[in-house]
Amino acid sequence: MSEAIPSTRPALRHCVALLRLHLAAPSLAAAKQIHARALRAGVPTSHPLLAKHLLFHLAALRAPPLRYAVAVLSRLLPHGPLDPFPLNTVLRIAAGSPRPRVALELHRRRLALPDTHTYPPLLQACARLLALREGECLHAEAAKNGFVTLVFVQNSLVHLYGACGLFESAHKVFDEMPVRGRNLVSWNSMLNSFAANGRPNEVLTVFWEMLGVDFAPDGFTIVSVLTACAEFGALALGRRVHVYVEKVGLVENSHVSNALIDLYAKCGSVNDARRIFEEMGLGRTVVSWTSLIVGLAANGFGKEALELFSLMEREKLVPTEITMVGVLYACSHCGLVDDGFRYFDRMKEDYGISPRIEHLGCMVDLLGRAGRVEEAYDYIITMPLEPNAVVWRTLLGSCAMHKKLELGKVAWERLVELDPGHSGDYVLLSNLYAAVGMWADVHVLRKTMVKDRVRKNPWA
DNA sequence: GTAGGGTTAG
Repeated sequence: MSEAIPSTRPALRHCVALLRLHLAAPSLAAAKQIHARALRAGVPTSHPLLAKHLLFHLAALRAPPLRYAVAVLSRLLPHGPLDPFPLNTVLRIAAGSPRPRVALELHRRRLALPDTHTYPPLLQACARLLALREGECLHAEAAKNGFVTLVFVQNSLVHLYGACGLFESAHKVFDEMPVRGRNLVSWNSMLNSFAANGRPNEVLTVFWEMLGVDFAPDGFTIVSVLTACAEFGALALGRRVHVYVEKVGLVENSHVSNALIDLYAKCGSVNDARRIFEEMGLGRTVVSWTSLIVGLAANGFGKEALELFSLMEREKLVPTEITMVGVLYACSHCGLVDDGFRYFDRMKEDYGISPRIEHLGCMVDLLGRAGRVEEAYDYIITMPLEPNAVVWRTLLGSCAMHKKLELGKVAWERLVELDPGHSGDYVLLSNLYAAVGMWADVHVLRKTMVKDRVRKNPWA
């Protein structure tokens, strides 16, 4: 009597085999086609084996379709308790998607019991959202469920805390891992947490520790170490790392090359930065161009930075908002006020980049540096974003440069409200007083600074 | 079946 209904089993097996076969070169079109074929053969999407392999295939795509994945998952829900595997796969897809919060929302519905693969994608979602509170709750929950001793969970935690700026919490997780339980990703996540939060000392300490327990660095390691060297201005150490990079063949790694461009540019070795850029050839990315543009502008080669930008446009590369910061920065350091405004307009018109506070800060610098300090002030009070301390500091700098006492006092008042006790601001204001010959005020200011510093830190 | 990277105004 089973003759009347053809068995769907061979079709299911065939489709699963096809999905697995295409994993070598996954494609959305192939997945949809195989899915449709299964449906035609009478295998429903809710079949757990089909759904599992379909989701796994979707997760392997470069940009997995989140809605499709959630739709497949929802077909499984009416059929009894959900297996953790398909849910974890969708969590992973959601975590890496433009909407990481979907992962947290799915988790909140408690559709399946968590297992060893549940927390890494959830923690990744928190890291991308900078959702520290939710990440801490998941940390506690993973601990309660007994998953916090897993290296994958621990590495995700180190990354999460580092991404949220809590490098000390990251280090606490790392420190409590058994030394033998750490792998290369653990070390790299720890190094990156320190590097990304401006702790070059700690990066180098952990790096030596890592070499001491015989872990060979890879590209990720090198990027963090080079970032630390750049921040330190540790050119000699950076060069040694560069030699290592060439020795072990990491020169092909664009992230490493970009970190080298940045290192050399920050250390003033513009020719080395240029050479790395040249050697990258077709491996150059927008970040490589941007790093060199910013590096050239910062070292007084504004004209060349702008030429490089033109070349970049001719190569049809799309600048990012950071590229445009570099371009505007180059204009202000060369006194090219009109060009700066033209680039500012083109940024919106040609590339759809709406100005961020950094761009507006460049415009203030552009006007102020050129001596048009009153215009710079008008720009600040009418610009579409709330001026921050850096903007007022920029204005104070141009006031000192061009002896504008009244506006300088205005900027100083804003700075006292927004960022009190910033020692560099005392220097700028006292430069201004000195420039206009108000030596008595220079001395008063010096005493105030010492008093403020003592109040801020009684041990200093 | 799981985790990690580079460029930003003073």
